[in-house]
Amino acid sequence: MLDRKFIFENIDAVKENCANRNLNIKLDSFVELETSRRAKLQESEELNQKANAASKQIGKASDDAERESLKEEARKLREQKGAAQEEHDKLAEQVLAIQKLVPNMAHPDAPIGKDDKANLKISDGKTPPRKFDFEVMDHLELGQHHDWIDFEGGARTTGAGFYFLKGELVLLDLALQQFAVNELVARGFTPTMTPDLARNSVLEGIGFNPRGPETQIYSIEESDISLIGTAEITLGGLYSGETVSDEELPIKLCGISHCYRTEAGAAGRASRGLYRVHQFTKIEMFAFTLPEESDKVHEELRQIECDLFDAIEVPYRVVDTATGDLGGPAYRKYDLEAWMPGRGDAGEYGEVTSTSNCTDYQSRRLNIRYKKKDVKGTNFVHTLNGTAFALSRALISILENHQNADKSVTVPEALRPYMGGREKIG
RNA sequence: GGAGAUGUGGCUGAGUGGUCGAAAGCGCCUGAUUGCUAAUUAGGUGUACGGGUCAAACUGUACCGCAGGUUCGAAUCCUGUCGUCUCCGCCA
Repeated sequence: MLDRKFIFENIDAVKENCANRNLNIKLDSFVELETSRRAKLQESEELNQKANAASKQIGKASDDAERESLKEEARKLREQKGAAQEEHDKLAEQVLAIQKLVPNMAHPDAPIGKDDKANLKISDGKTPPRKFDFEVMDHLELGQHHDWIDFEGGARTTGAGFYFLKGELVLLDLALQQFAVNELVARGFTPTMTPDLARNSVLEGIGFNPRGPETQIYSIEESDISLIGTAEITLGGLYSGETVSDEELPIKLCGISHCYRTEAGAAGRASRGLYRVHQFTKIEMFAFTLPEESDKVHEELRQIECDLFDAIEVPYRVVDTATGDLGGPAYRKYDLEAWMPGRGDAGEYGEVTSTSNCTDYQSRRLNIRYKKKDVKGTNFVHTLNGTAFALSRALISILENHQNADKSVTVPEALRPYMGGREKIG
């Protein structure tokens, strides 16, 4: 969330940002409520001060009569303080409710527009889309042909939208994971396997809402934990409440986890096969940085995503996400959209990765700070996340782009060392 | 899952309901001193949110895992919760 004081002092900029993001939030009442809250806080603190002073006298009182009268005075002051405090807390609650709704400010260079149509393409990958001299299959047809993907079995055992991965496709999946992890370790990331469940408070800190009709989150009954939708949740939670030294920054983690999403309300979206599923594996990048370094690290994450998809020879484009299409916590977001020749009528781009700079929006809620040596006080770190590979979609991009006329699939060279040197599957 | 113990500042570790934001030691910072690679010594050393100031000084409130409660007053008493440790059980 944004800083209360920042919103208060920059109300016009915040309003403009909400408008750019196509959000309607009642910010006028925020200013009123916050003004009264501050007044009440001061009132309550002053009364408390008087009460504290009176209480201190009681211990020093010389006789019982004096003690009793002091007690009475202190009791009255506490009562008044309690009343003021209660009013303050009510106001604070209302302020916080609005504060939580306010999205992060957007990067000044982020394209302004109300939805994804305003996203700005900024570059293409190294691999150009291929010209096929045979009729392409989509990943699901290929997968079913080779008995690599079994949605029927998934539905039978678990439910619609679940699947089994089998045979050589599993080997390809594992190769992708190992390749990505090795690349990230070489770039200074700490490989981190996280829990697949997290406390609801952590989900909320990252910006997910675990309950409610529109939630994307599976929650565990009679508990306050939920299945994670991304390792971003657990990796951010890992440092919640911590104050790190500036010398430790940047902290770069490579998360390996399963991701669970209900995909409520997603019916009807272009989502055949593995594109939109309830469970998938993801190799995730996460970074904690100094505020002045987050833009730089964001570019680095974007470059890594490009390098990975260049390495597996998949055509893609990079888009700078428009303000209206940014998630609440994101200050700026880049998506990689891979060319999926089997998608739609004649191939379509589909999102395969996403990297966001969330500045201090998440760290404020999670209370993750850094301290500079020899400087008084602490500040909030910046958090960033980016997908290395969401395995389900990475597999789609490989199957569809590297398919051959005989229905086999060529293994990208970069992955062969992780597949015993094998050049083809199927 | 059962039984018990425990949670204090960067660390170790005291703390009878009032004088405790908290002893002491270690660490760290600053100064002094001794010529020897360190010792001795004096002082300082938390965070957040306010007020104040050009900036400081100064000052208010809160914080002893977290959340409540009792009380004029809570690190100290009570309840809940989370974490840690030990023993038993079970188990990959």
